[in-house]
Amino acid sequence: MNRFSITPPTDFVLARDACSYGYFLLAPNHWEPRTGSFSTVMDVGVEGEGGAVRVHVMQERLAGATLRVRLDRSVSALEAKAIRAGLSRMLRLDESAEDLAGFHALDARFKESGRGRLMRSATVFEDVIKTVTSCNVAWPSTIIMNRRLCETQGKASATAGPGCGHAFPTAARLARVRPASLRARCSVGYRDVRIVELAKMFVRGEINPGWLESAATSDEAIHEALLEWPGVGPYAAANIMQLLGRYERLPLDSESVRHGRDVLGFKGTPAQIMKKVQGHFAPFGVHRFRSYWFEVWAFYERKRGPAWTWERETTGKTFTASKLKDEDFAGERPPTGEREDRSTRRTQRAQKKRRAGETR
DNA sequence: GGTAGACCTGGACGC
DNA sequence: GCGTCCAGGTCTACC
Repeated sequence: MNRFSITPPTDFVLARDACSYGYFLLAPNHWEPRTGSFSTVMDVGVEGEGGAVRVHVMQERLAGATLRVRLDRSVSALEAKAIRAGLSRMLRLDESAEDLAGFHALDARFKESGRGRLMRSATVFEDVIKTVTSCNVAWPSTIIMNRRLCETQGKASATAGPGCGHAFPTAARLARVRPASLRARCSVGYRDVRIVELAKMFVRGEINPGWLESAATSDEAIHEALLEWPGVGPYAAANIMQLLGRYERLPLDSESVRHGRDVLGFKGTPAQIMKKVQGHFAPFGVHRFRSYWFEVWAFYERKRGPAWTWERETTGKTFTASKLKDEDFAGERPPTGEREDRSTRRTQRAQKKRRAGETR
C-alpha cells in the first residue's frame, strides 16, 4: 500500500489547520504553498530496521474534503495504521467541529474563519524536544536545530523530496547520542545534556506519553510533572500543555510582551505587561491559549500574508520579536523613544563593561 | 521569594 | 571581513 485516504472532520481545511502553529515550518515538516500540500517524514518502522516514509497530504479546497495521502514506498498495514495515527495527532483530526464550537462560543472572533485547531507533532516526544529547541533562542535558530536533528539523527526516507529527507529522531536514538556530539552536529548549545536526558527519561518510562495524554490526568498533575523535567520552565511547561490539548495556561515569553505592548496597548515593565496579558485572556477560560494564539497569529498574517503562503526559508525565518518590532509598518512603528532606550541601554552596558575592566 | 548572571547560537551592527 | 553586542528561557547561587 502506498496511498490511502482519510475522512477529516466536516469543517477541516488543510491549508488553515496545518498552517496554524510554527511547527509546520520545522523539519521534518514541509508546507508547499504552490500546491497547498503538506508533507512530512515519519519513522514508523522497528528501531534499526527499514527506512522512514515520506508522507504527502493533499485536500481539495473544500472544508471537510477527503485527505489524499501518498507515500514514497509501500508500507504494511501496521505501518499505515501508525501513519494515520501520526497524521491525526499532527492535524488534530480528533477535534470535531462540535468540539471547536465550545471555543467559538467563548470567543466568537474566530467563528467565521473557523480557526481552532493547532498543528503539532506526530509524537509527544517530538513536541517536547521542539519546545526545548524554541527556548532562549531566535526562531531561525530553532529552524536550524530541528533541521540538523533530523538530518544527523533521524532515519532517512527512501526518496528525495521537498524539505528535509529525514524523520525526526526517536527518543531511543537521542538517548544513545553523546551530548557533545549533539552540540557539535546540531547547534543545540547548552541544551545538549537536557535533550539527551529527556530522551533517556522517555526510554526509561519515567515520562509516560499515555499518562500525559489521558483525559483522566489532571492539568495540575501534568504541570507539576513538567516543571521537574530538565530544560522545562514555566514557558515550556505551558507550551507542552497546549500541545497536549490543554489550553488553560498561557506560555508567555518575550513575544507575548511585544503583543501586549504593540497590539493590546499595555504599558509598563515586561513583568507588568505579562500580568496584564494574563488578565486580558482570563475570560476565555479553558480556551484561553487558543484566543491568545490566534490573536498573535492574526497579527503575523497581517504582516506576512496568510500562513499558507509562507515558506520556511524565506517568510518563515522572519518571525523574531526584534524583526517584528523594528519593522517599519505603517502606523505600528515602535515609538522613537523606545529605540533610543535600546541604544542608550547598549551604550550604558558598554560603559559599565569598560569601567569593570579598568578596575580589575 | 526575588534577583543577578551564566549558558550558547545566529544575526545585526559598527568599524 | 572581523569583532562585538544582542535576544531568547532556564537554571543556579546568593541575598
